[in-house]
Amino acid sequence: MSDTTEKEPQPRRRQARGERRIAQLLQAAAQVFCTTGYTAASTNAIAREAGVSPGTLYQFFPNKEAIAIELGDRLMHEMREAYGEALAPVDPATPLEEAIGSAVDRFMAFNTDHPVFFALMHGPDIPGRMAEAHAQLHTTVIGRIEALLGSLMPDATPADVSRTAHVCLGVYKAGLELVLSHEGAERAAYVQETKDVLIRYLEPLTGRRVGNPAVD
Amino acid sequence: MSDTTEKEPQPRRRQARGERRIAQLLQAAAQVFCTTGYTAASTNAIAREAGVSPGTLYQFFPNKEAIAIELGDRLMHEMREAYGEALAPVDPATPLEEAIGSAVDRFMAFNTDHPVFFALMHGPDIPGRMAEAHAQLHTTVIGRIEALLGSLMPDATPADVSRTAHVCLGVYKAGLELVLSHEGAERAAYVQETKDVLIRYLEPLTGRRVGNPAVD
Amino acid sequence: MSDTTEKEPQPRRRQARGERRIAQLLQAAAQVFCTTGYTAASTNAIAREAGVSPGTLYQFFPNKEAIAIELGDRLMHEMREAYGEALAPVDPATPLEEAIGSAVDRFMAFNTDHPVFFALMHGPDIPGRMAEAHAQLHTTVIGRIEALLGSLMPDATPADVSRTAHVCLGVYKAGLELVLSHEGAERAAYVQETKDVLIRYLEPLTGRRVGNPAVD
Amino acid sequence: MSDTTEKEPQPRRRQARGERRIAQLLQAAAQVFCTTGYTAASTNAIAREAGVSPGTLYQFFPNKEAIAIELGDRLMHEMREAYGEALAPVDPATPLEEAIGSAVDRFMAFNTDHPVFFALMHGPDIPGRMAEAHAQLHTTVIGRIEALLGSLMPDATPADVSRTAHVCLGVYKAGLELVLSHEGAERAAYVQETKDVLIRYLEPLTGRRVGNPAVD
DNA sequence: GATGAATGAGGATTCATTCAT
DNA sequence: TATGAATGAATCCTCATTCAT
Repeated sequence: MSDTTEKEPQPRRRQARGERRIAQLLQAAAQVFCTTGYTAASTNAIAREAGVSPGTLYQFFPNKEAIAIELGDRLMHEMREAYGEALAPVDPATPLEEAIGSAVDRFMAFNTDHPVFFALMHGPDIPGRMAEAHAQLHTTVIGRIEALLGSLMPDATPADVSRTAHVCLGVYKAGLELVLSHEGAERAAYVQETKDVLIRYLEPLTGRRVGNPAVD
Repeated sequence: MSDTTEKEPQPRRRQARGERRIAQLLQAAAQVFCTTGYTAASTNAIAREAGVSPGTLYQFFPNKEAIAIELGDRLMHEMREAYGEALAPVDPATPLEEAIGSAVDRFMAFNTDHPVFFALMHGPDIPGRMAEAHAQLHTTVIGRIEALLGSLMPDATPADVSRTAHVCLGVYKAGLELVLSHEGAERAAYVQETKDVLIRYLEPLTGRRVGNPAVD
Repeated sequence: MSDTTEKEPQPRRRQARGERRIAQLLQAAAQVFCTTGYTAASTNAIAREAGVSPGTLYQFFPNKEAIAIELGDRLMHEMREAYGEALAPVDPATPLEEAIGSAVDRFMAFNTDHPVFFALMHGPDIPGRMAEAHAQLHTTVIGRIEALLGSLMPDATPADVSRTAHVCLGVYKAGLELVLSHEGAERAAYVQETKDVLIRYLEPLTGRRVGNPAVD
Repeated sequence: MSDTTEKEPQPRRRQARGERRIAQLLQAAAQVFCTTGYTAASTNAIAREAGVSPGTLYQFFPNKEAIAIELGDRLMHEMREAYGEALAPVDPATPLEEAIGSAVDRFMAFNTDHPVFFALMHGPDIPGRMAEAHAQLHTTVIGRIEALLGSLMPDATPADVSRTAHVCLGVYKAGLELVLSHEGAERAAYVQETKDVLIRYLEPLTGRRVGNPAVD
């Protein structure tokens, strides 16, 4: 269902090229961010990677941060499209193990396919000082996790839910870093470890027992 | 927060002066790394912070990375001196909860007192591409954790132990980031969460139950 | 005895070279400002003209404006040193013609020797929007003229004196522009015209008549 | 004039539209020149201000300078249309005071209504090096003033007349700058001062006396 | 050993101008 | 014509590093 050939005679023919350039630039930026990190990435390097002149880059983005923001936005969008359900509140009937396992699998798959995501989450190298792009991504993701947890921790205060969400995200990012830096069986093993950490962490919080209909 | 009134009345050996300079520079570097992050830190800024000229800095360190390496080394050394026992193999009789709790407390205390440590662990912003300083620190720390875990997982393969160590470090770093970015009660809460994550993660691996001599 | 901080009045040996460089850079800046105007002058061009690298320029000046400011300051200083009397309140006994004639001669001489002065007065091309350097110069000069006029217009309000000062400066600058763009006899003629304009303008304001002790 | 259905190889329609575009662009250019000055004005900014694309601008003007030239031309034209008489040789019977007063009033009014004029006269920031547009404007204006003065200084040499014209223009520009940078009563006061300067300057040159049916 | 000067490549960004559609 | 994309040199400025004193 691509829009390459037939009918689109209407509003902007000009922007077709522009759209393409933007995509191209974002892809190049992703590449460069992954390779050198956000802080060290230079706009000239991005332009070079995209095979265009610096001026062209600035025709579409006012600065480096804007590139990261747009990249993050698109990533979030794509994620939502592809794995929307993974972010939806979980059916309480679903065993925790399964819920987490599938969520981690999905996110890991996405992050493995889009390693920039990690580079952006990682942030601009300044601990505690998150810039726009990063902050935006972070806020969105945390929100999603909070929503998820909300259905698992019905009795917890919002502050607790938020804290738990932050811990989960932190654990996930830590796991992701390990996953991304390994391959094959070892990578799979790290995926499993990440799941285990999360499952065991959340299990008591939810008042459920894995594989046990137990109560407290 | 630099030199206020420093008057050494005694004649020092040249080494002594050099040592003082180095300490001065490292302290300045720590400050700057924390403030701006490693990537964005400039050697000129470090020299300025130390109150010396750029030339002087390069008299003691061949480049920026060397500063980070030396800083990491000293940090490790200091850590070992101060909390050596926390890194020593644990008495199997110690309950896991207690062992982890005390280790996390010690490390968190150290990292809170020396925020550079985190900045260095965080690495030069290049995911997957750890530079010297980082790699060295990392290797040392991982080694320590492996040693620790070794006594807790006597039946595991080295690969498993190593993997578990990496996961623990990752979890710890994630927790540390959260701890450092909060204060007061919230910070304490995050410390506790970090412990919980680790405890619950390691508990089944060790074949023990917290406070329970029971077995699976 | 080593060189621990002794606050003896010789804090700079190093700065000898630096001082020279600064003078060199200011001279180059003067040259470039004259040639291309302040707005169009580039710091790289100034550095090139001075025969140094851009970095060197920025070791001494934080930006282009600072160069202009320092240049203006030095110019004012030099002017005061060389022609201080021309700026001092005039002996009321001095005939207006003579007072103005000598003041214009002195200033014209100075401005002819230091054409940058004009370029700086001319300002950054944006009417009404004077930047630091310009504003500073302007304020100082206006102040001088007001002082001069004060003794010639004892009965005028400060607002009138200020207005008259602005007009005089404007006339002088206009004359200077013409003087600088001509040479030889024509230049001399323009100097004379400038004097004439000012004399005739100020004459009735002072309640005196040139060469006439006569009527009102 | 704005018809559509026509099959001429050279329809006037084009011209009409082109004229409108040009006017649009010139107006935008005027706005931008006034706001940022000629040197700092960017063609992209002009195009944006005019609501067209950069390419369109270059369809009508080969470069930035050409815009300024055309703007100057139109301004001169408009001026001539509106205040033609002010530029015409003066009836020798007219008292100088009145002649100058009315001329200054007219020009000031025009310049106040069209502040670009000043921005253009001010020139491209390069003292002594007037670019095309500026030079053209300047030459035209000087010519007018020479014509004016011709009738007032019948006995002077052309060189003298030219010199006087330049001085008058300089004085006028200086006055204009002051006028434009003030408002209300103060502005009016500066207008009067400008007149006074010119009147007193020209009075003896013309061999007439203000308010006097003078003698030659 | 210490200093401050010097370097020059590189970074982000802008802009007059041209080109393809 | 009009458009918006494209260019690339030029702008200001920074920084790791080296040099002369």
